[in-house]
Amino acid sequence: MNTYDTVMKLALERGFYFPSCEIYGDAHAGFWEYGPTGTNMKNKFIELWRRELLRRDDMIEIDGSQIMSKSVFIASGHLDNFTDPVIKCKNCGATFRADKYIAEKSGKEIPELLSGNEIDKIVEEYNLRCPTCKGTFLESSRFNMMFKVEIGPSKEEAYLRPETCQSIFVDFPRIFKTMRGRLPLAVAQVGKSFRNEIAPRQSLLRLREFYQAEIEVFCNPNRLNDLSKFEQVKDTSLKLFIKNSYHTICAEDAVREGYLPNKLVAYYLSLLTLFYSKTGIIMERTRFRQLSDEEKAFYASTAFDFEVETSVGWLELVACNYRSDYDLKKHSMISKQNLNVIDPSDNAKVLPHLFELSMGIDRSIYSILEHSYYEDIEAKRVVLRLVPPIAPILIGVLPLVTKDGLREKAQDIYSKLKLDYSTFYDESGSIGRRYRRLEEIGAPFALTIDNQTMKDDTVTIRYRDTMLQERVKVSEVSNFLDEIVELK
RNA sequence: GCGACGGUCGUCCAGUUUGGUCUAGGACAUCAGAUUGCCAAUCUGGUAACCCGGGUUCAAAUCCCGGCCGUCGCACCA
Repeated sequence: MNTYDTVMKLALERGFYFPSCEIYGDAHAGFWEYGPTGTNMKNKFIELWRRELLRRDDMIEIDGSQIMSKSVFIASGHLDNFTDPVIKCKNCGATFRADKYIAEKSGKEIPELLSGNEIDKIVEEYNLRCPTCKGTFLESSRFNMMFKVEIGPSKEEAYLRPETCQSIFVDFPRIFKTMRGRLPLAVAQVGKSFRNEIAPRQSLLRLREFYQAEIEVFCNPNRLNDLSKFEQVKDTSLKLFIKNSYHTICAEDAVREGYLPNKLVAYYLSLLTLFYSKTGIIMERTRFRQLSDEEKAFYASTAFDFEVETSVGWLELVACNYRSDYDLKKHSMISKQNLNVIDPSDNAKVLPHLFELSMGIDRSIYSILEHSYYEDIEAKRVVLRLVPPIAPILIGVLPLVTKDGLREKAQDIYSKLKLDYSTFYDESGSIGRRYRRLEEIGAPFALTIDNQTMKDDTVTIRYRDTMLQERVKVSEVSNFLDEIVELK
């Protein structure tokens, strides 16, 4: 069994994630639920993201609508660029990208945006047939990757957002004013996005409904190297993968050598590196890959993907795009609003440019699980070596036995700890079995109440990875956890 | 979306070829009790599944059709 299947199995068995609507036969692919364990872990991942990125960098966070009006996506370009013209064979049902297929067969240069009529005309003119069965094609249609929704009784057209960042863009003028913003200003959002993938696959890796954590940095394009806080991260080691070769280089040198375009980009790639190194991702198995012109999104001028190596190949976790003024310019044009702001440092009016860190949370969760998975052959155990801030359960509270008052003592300790920490109480089965269960969901610590506890009010704390134990006073447990976990 | 293969307790597997003692069996996990008391011990008992919908048949887990899901390949991946 490969690692992907192993992690999948563990996820199903231990409540990390599982298919949505699974008791019904008409459940669709590409929709997954986080179970209790996975939800805890996801929440903690997001909390760490807030701590290491938002709070560290004084970013501000918003929470926007998932349904947005049609105009937003006219402006964003998604209605045009997100729609593929398709032709379907009348006979065998095979479907093709119309523009690509026509270009290939007719040898004609096909303009990007052909109307359905024009496509049908060309199909007829060249007498194009299905390559597999020689059948004729039905009238062309358009497949849009956005989910359309109808608003109110008049069924006004609107869409589920295909990326969370659009609300950051359209909210920008109000946010900038009310929060007394100054460039560069980073605005973040975490939430669901929706894409009607043709073939969703591999559980959390390619979903139709998924979590993004996006950061949009509004900046003055003339001052991308004027960033005093860059000093704090200039020594961060970045692993860049550019045109098929690796460059492991500190942030400062990466800018000096021209691998990265400016300090602002280098700064945020550094923050991202520092964040992921605290999630338990094995950083040696990550890289920033520069995208070629063909791969870049339609809005990006410079693009790096933060990728992580897993058993299913290199996975894109974060898209780091320099979107220039593409978004604000289009939104300004379509909405007829003035989105310029004044940069007090040179008193000039500027339409901010954008640099974004668009993070896939679900893929990150999967990658962390896979990088944390460990089979201890010698001790015959499966361990998720999750770092404490990410672990769904931080500590298990286990009475060694349930008699002689140990159960009551354990429950007393549990009832106090559970208010401040993700705590799990378990008295069923042998102590060894309970340790194993906790290890499988990545709990870093187990606290055991034994007979000595009744005499001197100490408990043992067992370390998941080493299986070593240490005696701690009950009154010191909170301090112990705070210190080791660095939550506070 | 196309093609190939597949879908049985939480998990893994037996049963499907050749329809009928299958009222669906086992292992692990889980729950309850007993016992032990620091690393998946033992014993007893329990819960728990034929993906969904049609059809053929006296009889369907088994055969047929459709759907859904999964894996792989192609295409797609803003």
